[in-house]
Amino acid sequence: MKKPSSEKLASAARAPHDPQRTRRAILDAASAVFAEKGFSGANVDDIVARVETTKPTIYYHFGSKEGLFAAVLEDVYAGMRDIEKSLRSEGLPASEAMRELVGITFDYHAAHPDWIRLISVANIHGAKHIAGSESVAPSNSAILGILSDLVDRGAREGVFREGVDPLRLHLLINSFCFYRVSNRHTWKVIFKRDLEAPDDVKAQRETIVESVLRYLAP
Amino acid sequence: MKKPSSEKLASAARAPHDPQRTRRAILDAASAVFAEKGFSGANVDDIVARVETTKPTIYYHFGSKEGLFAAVLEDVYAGMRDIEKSLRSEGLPASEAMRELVGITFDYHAAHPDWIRLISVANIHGAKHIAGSESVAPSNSAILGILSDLVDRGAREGVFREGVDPLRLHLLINSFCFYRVSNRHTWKVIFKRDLEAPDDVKAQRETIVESVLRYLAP
DNA sequence: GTCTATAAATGGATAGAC
DNA sequence: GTCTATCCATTTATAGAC
Repeated sequence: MKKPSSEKLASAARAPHDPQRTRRAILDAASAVFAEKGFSGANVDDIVARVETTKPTIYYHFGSKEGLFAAVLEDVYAGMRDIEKSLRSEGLPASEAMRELVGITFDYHAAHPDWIRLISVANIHGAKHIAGSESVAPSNSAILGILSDLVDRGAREGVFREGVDPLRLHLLINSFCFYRVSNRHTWKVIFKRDLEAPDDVKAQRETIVESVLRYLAP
Repeated sequence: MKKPSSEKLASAARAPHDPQRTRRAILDAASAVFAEKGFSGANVDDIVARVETTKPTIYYHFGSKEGLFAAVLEDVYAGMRDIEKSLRSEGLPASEAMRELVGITFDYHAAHPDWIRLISVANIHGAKHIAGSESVAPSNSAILGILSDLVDRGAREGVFREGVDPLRLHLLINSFCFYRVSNRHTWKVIFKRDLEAPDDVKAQRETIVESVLRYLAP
C-alpha cells in the first residue's frame, strides 16, 4: 500500500476539481510513457502512476487508450509552431535565412527526442490516430509556407536556382534532422558511434545546413 | 541468421519434422507481424496463425517473444548485404559510382518497407534486442567500407573535396532514404501528398542523388 | 470530476503426451 | 521437434459511490 505524495500537481496546491490541470497532467505523463514504450507497450497504469490520478479519470477525459494517444499526438504537433516562432529571418539575405531555418529545425528536433519517438510510434501504426484530426495539418503547413516563400525569394534574388519543390526540400531537411535522433540507437550498435556526442552534433548540423545550401545553389 | 545452403531435406512437400524449414517459416511470419504491429502490439498467436505451427514450437526455437524479435532483426539485417551485391561500381568514375550507390540505397529502402518498420520498432525499444548481437555490425560495415573507399578515390581524382567524413555522408544518404518510407503515413496526413506516387518517387530519387553529389563537389 | 473495486478479456508462457 | 490443453499474470475498461 503506497502513500501517494502528489508532487506533479502540487506545485500550486492542487485544487480538488481542476479538470484543465488534470487533463494537462495526464497528457504530459501519457506523452512520456508512450514515447518510452510505444503504444501497445505503454499501459494505462504506468500513466496513472506518474500523474497521481486514477484510471476512470483518464477514461472520463479521453474515452480510451487510443483516444488518449490521439490527444497526445495532437498536443505534440501543436508544439511544432515553436519552430516558426523561433525564426527571425525577415531582414536576412535568402541564404542566411535558409541557414537559419535549417539550423533551427535541426536544433528543435535535437531538443525533442520524445516528440520524435511519438511520431515514430504514430507511423508504426499507420498514422491512424491522427487521420481524422483537423488541428495537425495547419501546424505544419505554417513552416512549409515560410520555406516556400524563402525558396521563391532566393530564386528572384538569383542566389537559389529555379524550380525547387519546397515540399521535397522540406523532406531533405526533416529526414536528416529526424533520422539522426530516431535511429540513433540502432546506429550506435551497428557503427559504434554516438550520434549525440557534442562535437559530432556540431558537424552534423553543419552537414545538413551546407548540404541544403549547395542543393539550392544555382 | 544463416540461410540453409544445402537442401537435402526436400523429400516431401512438407516433411513432418524439418526444424530448419520451421524456423525459417516462423521468422518470415514473425517478421511480417512485428512490422505490422510493433513489438508489443504483435502477439504470438498472430504469428502462429500465419505459419502452420504452434506456440510451444516457437518457444522451443526462440525461447521467448523477445528472443524471436531479436532473431527477426538479425535476419533482416543480414539481408542488407544485398545492397553491396547490387553494386557494380568498379570501372566507373567516382561521381558515376556515387550516383549508382545512392540510387541503389534509395531503391533498396523503397523496396523493403517492412524492413524499415522493423528498424523503427527496434529503435522505439532502444535497440536493446540487437545490443548483444555480433552479426549485425559486420553486415553494415561492408557498405560503409565501399562508401569510404569511394570518397577517398574521388578526392584523389579531384572530383570530390577533401575531408568528408564517410559515416556522416552515410547518415545524409540513409536518413533521406529511410525517412521518406518510415514517415510516409504522418506525412500524408499532414501535407496531403503521397510520397509513393511514382512521379514523385522519381523526383525524390533525383533529389538525394543530386544533393549528395553537390555536397561532395570540391 | 474523481475515487475504490472489479469485471472481462487478452496474451505470454509451460506441462506433458507423442 | 511438435502437438493439445491450460495456467496465470497483465491490462483495458467500467460500475457505482461520493
